[in-house]
Amino acid sequence: MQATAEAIIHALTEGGYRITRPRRAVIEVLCATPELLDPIELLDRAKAHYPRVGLATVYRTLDVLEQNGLARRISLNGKTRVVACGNLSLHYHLICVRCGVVVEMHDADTGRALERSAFEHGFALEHSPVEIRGVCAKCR
Amino acid sequence: MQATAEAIIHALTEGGYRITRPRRAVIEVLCATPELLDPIELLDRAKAHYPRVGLATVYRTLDVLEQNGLARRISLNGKTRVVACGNLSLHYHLICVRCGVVVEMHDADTGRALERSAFEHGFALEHSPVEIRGVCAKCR
DNA sequence: ATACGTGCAAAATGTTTGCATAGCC
DNA sequence: GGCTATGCAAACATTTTGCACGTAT
Repeated sequence: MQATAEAIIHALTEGGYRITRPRRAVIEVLCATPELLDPIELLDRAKAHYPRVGLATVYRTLDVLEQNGLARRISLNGKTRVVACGNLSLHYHLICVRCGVVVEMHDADTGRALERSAFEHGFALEHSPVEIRGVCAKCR
Repeated sequence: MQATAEAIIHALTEGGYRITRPRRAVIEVLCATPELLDPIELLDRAKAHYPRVGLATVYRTLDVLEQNGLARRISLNGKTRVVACGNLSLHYHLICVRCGVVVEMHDADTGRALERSAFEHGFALEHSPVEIRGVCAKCR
């Protein structure tokens, strides 16, 4: 289940945020992109939707999204990248360390098992995707 | 199984790297610290072992460690932090999003299950810890 | 109408690099 | 001795902020 722009926009509206053109542009790009983007790439693509966006707004939008569990900042090979999170329930992000593709994976069984193991170590999981690094089929 | 300084130093020696005092200082701090450190904190603590270390060396040492799977850079709340990885086999890092504590967890069963699920999505896992975010016992 | 969001440019951070020197092996 | 690694400071990159203006609700 990939993130959809409508779902994210709906969640923001619920949260009392305004849906502005620049925000919409950023969200649409995030949802249309299966791989990790860095903030500058994100800006470039967002400009195709709304040319006046500035980098500061990209950062500010990412803050809002991240605080609401709607996106995630990931550091890959030392650089900051971003993905949208489609789902607030426990799920996994398979991240290709070569090309940056991110695949959302759901696996309820291991999810429960992991949750239990983590709990035995005193941890209550966040509703934040579990990051798994690997190499995707295409990159091998 | 936590990372030990000797193990890391041994691995570096094998890899043809020189064991210098600044590197040793950085490694000892990393292994002595159960929570995520940012590079500046790491530098400060390393200075207690070897006062002449500079920040650039901390970064360079982290690069070497990370390239060899001996440490891991993690972005927590937007800031870069670092942990040592004690083990090259598949394992988990339980990361407390409040205090930054990292607990290494091993769970061979879910490990295998995850590996299989990932493989079904075309992914071959890296020997890189799986990141799981949550809140530790103390912070609740 | 009235906040909230924005763009711009400047400031604050964070990271990398060049180069002469130090110190492992 | 030779070559890797270091420290320092400068270059570079990234992220945040202040402020006057625009615009969603």
